[in-house]
Amino acid sequence: MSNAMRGKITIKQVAEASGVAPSTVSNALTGKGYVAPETRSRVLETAENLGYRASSLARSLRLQRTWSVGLLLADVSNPFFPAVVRGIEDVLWRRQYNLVLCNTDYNKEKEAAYLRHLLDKQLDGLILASTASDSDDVLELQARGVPFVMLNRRHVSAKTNYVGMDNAGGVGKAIEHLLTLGHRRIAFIKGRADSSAAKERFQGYRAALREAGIRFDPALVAQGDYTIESGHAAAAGFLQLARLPTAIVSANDFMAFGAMARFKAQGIRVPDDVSVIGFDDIFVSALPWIELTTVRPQSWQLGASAAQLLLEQIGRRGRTRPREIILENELILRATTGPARTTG
Amino acid sequence: MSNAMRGKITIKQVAEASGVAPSTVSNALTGKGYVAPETRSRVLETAENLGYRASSLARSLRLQRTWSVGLLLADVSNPFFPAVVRGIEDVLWRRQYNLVLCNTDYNKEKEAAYLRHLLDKQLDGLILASTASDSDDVLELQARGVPFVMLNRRHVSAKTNYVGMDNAGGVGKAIEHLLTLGHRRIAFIKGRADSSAAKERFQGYRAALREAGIRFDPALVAQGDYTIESGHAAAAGFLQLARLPTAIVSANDFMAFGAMARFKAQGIRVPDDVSVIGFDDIFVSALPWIELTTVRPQSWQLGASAAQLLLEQIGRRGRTRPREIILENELILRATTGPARTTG
DNA sequence: TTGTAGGCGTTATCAG
DNA sequence: CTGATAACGCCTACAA
Repeated sequence: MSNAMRGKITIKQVAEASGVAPSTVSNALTGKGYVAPETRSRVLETAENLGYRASSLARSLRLQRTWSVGLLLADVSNPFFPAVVRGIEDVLWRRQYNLVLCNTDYNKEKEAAYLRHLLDKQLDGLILASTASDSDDVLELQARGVPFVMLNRRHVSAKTNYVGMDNAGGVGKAIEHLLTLGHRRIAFIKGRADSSAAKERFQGYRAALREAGIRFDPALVAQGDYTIESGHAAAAGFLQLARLPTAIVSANDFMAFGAMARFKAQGIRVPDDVSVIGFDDIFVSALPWIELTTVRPQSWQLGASAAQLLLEQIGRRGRTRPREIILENELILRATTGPARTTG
Repeated sequence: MSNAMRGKITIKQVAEASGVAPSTVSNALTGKGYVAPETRSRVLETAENLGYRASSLARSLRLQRTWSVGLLLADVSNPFFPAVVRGIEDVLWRRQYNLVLCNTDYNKEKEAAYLRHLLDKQLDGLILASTASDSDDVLELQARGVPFVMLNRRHVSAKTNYVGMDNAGGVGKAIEHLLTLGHRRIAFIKGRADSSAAKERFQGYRAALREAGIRFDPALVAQGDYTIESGHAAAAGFLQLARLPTAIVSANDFMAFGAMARFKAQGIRVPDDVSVIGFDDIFVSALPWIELTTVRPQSWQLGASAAQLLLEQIGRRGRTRPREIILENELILRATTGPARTTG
C-alpha cells in the first residue's frame, strides 16, 4: 500500500488548491507561524475538502521524532504481561504515541536484533521488560542517551530508569500473615535465577524470617522456574521431608498451582494440612476452585508508570537523572491459607 | 533521542570517509547497482568501522514502505488474544517486520482514531481483530487498496481477506460428543451479539441439533457476553427451569466457568448432574481443579496465518482477490463431560 | 563502474 | 503576514 494507504494528497497540492505556498499551509495546519485568520481558515477548509493528511513519515524525518516507543518483553503469552502492556498502551494512547511490541523469549540474540532494528527505526524511546540483568546493550543505550525505562527487571550495575514492585515487601506481607496464623515452618519456592524480581522475592523471604527470629532452613527452599511443573516438582521435594512445612510461599501463582496440584494428588488438603500463598494474582487465582491467597502487584499501574516515566524522559530528551518507581503490593486473602496445624 | 538514538552517521559521511559518492555507498550496501568488488569491500569496511546504520525513516520515505504492520484488537488482556498475537509476531519477526499494537476496547471511536493514526504512519498493512462487523472503515480500507486481513471477525457484507476458525464445526464436535454420551437436552450460552464468531457458534449449535433431530428449545439458550458473570447468570437462568438441561455448551470458557461456579454453589455436580463444554481452551481450563472439556482453536496458527496472508498481500501490493483461511478446531476431552443423567 | 541531480513530504529559517 | 529555500537521509535514473 503505502502509495494507496495515504490519500496521496500532499501539502503541495493543498497549497496549490488554496493559492498559497506549502510553508503557509504548514503554518496554518500546525498553528505555529503567523498566518492571517482568513487565509488560515481557507487553507484549513481546502485541506479538509481534499482530505489531506500529513505524512507522519516525512514529518518524522524532518523532526527526528517518531511518536512511537518500543516494548521488549519476554512473551505476551505469559499471563503476567497483558495487564502491564495495557497499562503502557493506555498511557501512550492518550499522548498519541504508538507501541511496537517485541517478544524476545529471553533470547539474547533475538533481543539484540530487535534492539538494533528499533534503533534503526528511531523510536523515541524503549521499555525493557525482558532484558537480562547483565546485558551490555543496556549500558550502550545509556551511553547513547536513548530514553528508556527498565520494567520489573533491574540491571545489576547500571543506574537506570526503573519501574518495579516491592518484591521483598510483598513476600514480607505474605509471611507476616502466615506468622499471625501461627506458622513457623514456612517453605519457599524460588523463581527463575536470572530475574532480579525473583531474587528480591527470595530476599524478602529470608528477611521476614530473620525478623521473626526463625532460623533459615535450606531444606525448605526449592528452586523453580515460574512454571506449573516446577511448582509441582517443588512440592514433591517437600513431600520427601520428614515433616511437611505448614506453609509454602511461592514466587509466583503458577508454581503455587503446581504445588497445590501435587498436594491434591497426594490427598493433602489446602489449607488444612498446608497453607499456600502465591504471587502475581493472575485472574485464575480468583476462580472459586482455586481461591489462592496471593500477593497482587499493580500490574496495570506498573505499565502505566513505565510509560509515563518514559514519556517524561523523551520530553526532556533523556537528559535527566535516572528515576526509580517502586509500587506496593497488596496481599489478597482467599481460601488457601489457614491456621498452622498444631502437629508435634 | 532520535538525535542520539542513531549513531548520527549518515551515508554521506561514509561516502566521504571511503572517498566515493553517496550513491556508490548506497549501491554497495544494498547490493543493487554495479560496484567494483574492491570499492565495495572498502565501503563496507568503512561503514562497519564508523558504525553506520541506514535510517529506516529516510528509507521508508523514499521507498514508501515502513516494514511495520498494525494490529487492532479489543484487548490484549483477554486471554484469547496473547497466543494469537504471538503467532502474528513470530511470523513478522522472521520477515523483519514490526508490529504496532492497538487496543480498541470494542470502542468505535477509539478504533477509528487508531486507524487514522496508523494510516498516517503509512504502515504496510493491518490486521483487524476487533472491528465491528458492520464498520464502514473496513469498506474504506478496501476502496483505498490498503492491504489488510480480518481476524476472527468477519465483515457482514464486504468480501475481505479473512482468517478465522470453524466456529460452527467446533460447536458441532462438542454436541456430537454430548450426543454419544446420551444427552438430548443440551443448552447453549451465547456470546457477544456483535461478534460474527459468536453468531457462527450459535448457528453451529442449531445446526447440530437439527441434524440430530432434536427440536430447538429457546428456553435452553441464554445470552451471555463472554464474561464469567454472564455465564453465572446463564446458569442461574437454567436453574429456574422445571428440568435442568443435562448438558451445556458455552460459547467460551469464561462463561463455562461462571456456569460451573453457579452450579457448584448450588451443590449441583459436574459432570454427574450436568455436563459442561467450553470454547477456547484457555490454559486455565486444563488445571486440575477445572479440567474443562472444551473446543480448542489453533490460536497461534490463527495469528501466524493472518500475518502470512497479510505479508502476501503486501508483496502483491494488495491487488489480489480476497482470500479466506478457516482453521479447524479440536475437541479436548477432560473431566466436565459424562453420560447423560437418566432422569425421568 | 562511478558520480550528479532530483525527489520522497515535511518544517524551520529567513527574506520579502 | 507570506513565500522561497534548504534540510531531514536515503534511493534511483541517468549522465559521465
